[in-house]
Amino acid sequence: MENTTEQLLKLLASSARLSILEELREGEHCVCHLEAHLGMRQAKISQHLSVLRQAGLVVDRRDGWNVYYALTDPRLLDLINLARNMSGSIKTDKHSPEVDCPCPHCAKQSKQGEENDTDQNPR
Amino acid sequence: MENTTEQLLKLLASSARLSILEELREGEHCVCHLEAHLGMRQAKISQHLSVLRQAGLVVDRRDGWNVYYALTDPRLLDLINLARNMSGSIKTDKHSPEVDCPCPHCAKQSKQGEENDTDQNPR
DNA sequence: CAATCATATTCATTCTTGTGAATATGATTG
DNA sequence: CAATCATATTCACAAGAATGAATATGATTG
Repeated sequence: MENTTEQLLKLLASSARLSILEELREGEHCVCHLEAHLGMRQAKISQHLSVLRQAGLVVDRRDGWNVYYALTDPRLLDLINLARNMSGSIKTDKHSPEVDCPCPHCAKQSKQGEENDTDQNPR
Repeated sequence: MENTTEQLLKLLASSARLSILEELREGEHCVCHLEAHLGMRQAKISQHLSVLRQAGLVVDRRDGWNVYYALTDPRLLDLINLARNMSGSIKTDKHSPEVDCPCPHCAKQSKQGEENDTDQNPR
């Protein structure tokens, strides 16, 4: 008790959660989007989102079938950026390989028709 | 591999290490100083310093009996401050209760003669 | 309401980390 | 060189976190 700073940093000290949070940089995304773009299993993503949600770092919004997640505090990105800079590797962008996500939000953007391989990190 | 940002955040995600790093805010301190001021056991402090040293976050300098540690990158404090602010509890100062440390550096400062209770967190 | 979809939860297991206890090291002093 | 001091290391263990597998939930469609 008392040291919430430790808790916050613990939440960020995970490459899985870092990538999720950074994927939400530009705005909300559904779980299937994260699944497709980050190449992580659905359960894994959902578990991490659950943790982040309970900590109040993200909020969820249901829209039909999809649940969209968004950052609650933009300073999170400042924190992450600072950490990235300090750790020497300023990979500001990276991520987001050529995959597409079936959700309505993304449908318009990625229409170059690649095959849909959901599970990039199997077994 | 590759995600050094995660490593950096993992290093910071520890209340013990956070307090050590923040104690070094104003400049170098010896292990016995940290021991006295943070109320942590010597071995524990040394173990954490070892980790921080290997990661390059602190440097050590031997001077006679004492080994003095200092931060290598002041941005660490920015990062920690940002995290502290975000986590709601802006305890900028706190720490440093009325204890004194026998090392030459501190000898001059704390001379109000309190009893020297080194082990505040026994057993 | 049955089927289907996106997402969430539970469980079990493995991996990692923090810590105390004990002991080692290496500099310093007489 | 023996004693003493500050600090470091090793070991063992307990507690926690991450993950896959399986399954549950709850909205949607026909």
